[in-house]
Amino acid sequence: MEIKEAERVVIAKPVASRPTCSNFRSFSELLEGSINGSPPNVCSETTVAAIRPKTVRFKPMVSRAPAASVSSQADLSGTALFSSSDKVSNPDSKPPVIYKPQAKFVSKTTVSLLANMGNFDVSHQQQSLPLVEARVQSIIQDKHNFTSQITSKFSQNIQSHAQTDETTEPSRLTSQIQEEDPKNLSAASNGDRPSYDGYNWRKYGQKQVKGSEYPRSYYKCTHPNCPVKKKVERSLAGQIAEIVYKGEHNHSKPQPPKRNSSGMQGLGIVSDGNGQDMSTPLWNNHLNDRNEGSEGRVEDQNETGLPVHSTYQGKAPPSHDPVGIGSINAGVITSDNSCGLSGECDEGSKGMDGDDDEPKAKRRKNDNQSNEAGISGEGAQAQEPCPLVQSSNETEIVGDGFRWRKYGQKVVKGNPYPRSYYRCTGLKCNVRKYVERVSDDPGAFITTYEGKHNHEMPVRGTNSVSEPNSRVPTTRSKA
DNA sequence: TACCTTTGACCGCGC
DNA sequence: TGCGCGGTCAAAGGT
Repeated sequence: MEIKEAERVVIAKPVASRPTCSNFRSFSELLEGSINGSPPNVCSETTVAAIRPKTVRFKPMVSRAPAASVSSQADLSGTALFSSSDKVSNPDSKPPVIYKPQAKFVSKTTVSLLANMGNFDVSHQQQSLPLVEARVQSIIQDKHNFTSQITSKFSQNIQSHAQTDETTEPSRLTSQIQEEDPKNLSAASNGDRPSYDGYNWRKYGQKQVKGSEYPRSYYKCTHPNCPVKKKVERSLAGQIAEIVYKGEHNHSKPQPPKRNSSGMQGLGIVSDGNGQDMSTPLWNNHLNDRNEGSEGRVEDQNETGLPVHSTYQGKAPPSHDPVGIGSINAGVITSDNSCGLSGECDEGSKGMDGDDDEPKAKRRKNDNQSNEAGISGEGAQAQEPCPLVQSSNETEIVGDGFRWRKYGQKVVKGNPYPRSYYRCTGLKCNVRKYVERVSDDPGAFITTYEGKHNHEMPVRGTNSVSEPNSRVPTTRSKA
């Protein structure tokens, strides 16, 4: 059981420390073996990131790559990362940020799945990242075929876990974050990119922010008259380092076509960080969208497992959003969500896959519609206040390379499925995560990580595996 | 052909 | 008052 769970869960492995360049490298190195291309640039280019040739536009690939690489590097170097970590550590100063550890290691099965999905790569890279959510979900999209089977398995496993367990807060963030990632979401049919959050976003700018290693992308909600904006910082891998929402949606989430839901589910969304599968329609949908175009991104994000911090400024999380709303509205919320939810992931993934993926985003149109299902992600949000039920069964799982002990579960508002809470068994390690099922699909789980590991991944059993390669390079398919 | 992404440049705010 | 930075605009390019 444990192993299975681990595998399932693993998707994202939390990293003990923020990746500095050095860390990152190590990580990358680790990954290299497994991962094909994701991590290449990392540290060396950190400087590059800072420097952008203004006059000359690089071809998308190039320009992006640099940015991505840079950003990633930067991330590694630490500014962004630190900031994120700091945020986490210092909620006071900033809105609470949740970091999700990325799963570095995954069971073979998961790996295979993920590989299909493509997300995992990121996780690997992300090692450094403190918190990572597995947004595998997005990944799933791509992988329908493989994943469907696998996911089903995972999902089952996960479900068992998830059902048993449940957690609260972090999930919100994660869910939200996931939503944000456009990548994951895949573009909405509209052309707008739907993000996991269920809204469509249009990127209107990108900029290298001082002090941030990652390039910051600016998105606007495409809904007419909707003032909501979000800023997304992605790490090298394309993982979302931080997401900040501004404003409040004055509309309900656009509903994506559901067709995917089934399909998505079938895909068996990969778990968030944990590798849990997210089958939720939303995710799926998004994923689908992305799959076509930006799958890579999502995957990346997930894979990278970079910690994502999502913060809401104001009420960004529209009341509509089940997910974000509750927590988010309160003020600024930072969530670690991995790509899964937010479109960000997409972006993040961009970095990873690069470049290729992004363009694809456009393509998404076709597929995207399915997104809404993704809502599940939203559902993830609900974290409320169900009393946490401590599970007598403490279960250790290693899926993400770390050992986790289940300490409780509860049903979060907005989500009929119970959320399972885990603590890292590492000595003095405060990292926690919770896994919750997002949709009817047993395979659809969202894993949210909180905190940073203060230790290396203790175990890499069979479970641990991170093959970057696993990520399936999304082939761009033009329509 | 249309739409979207990218990115340099501009504007406004804060220090 | 000036400088720096963040955020936004909008043209160019690509798909």
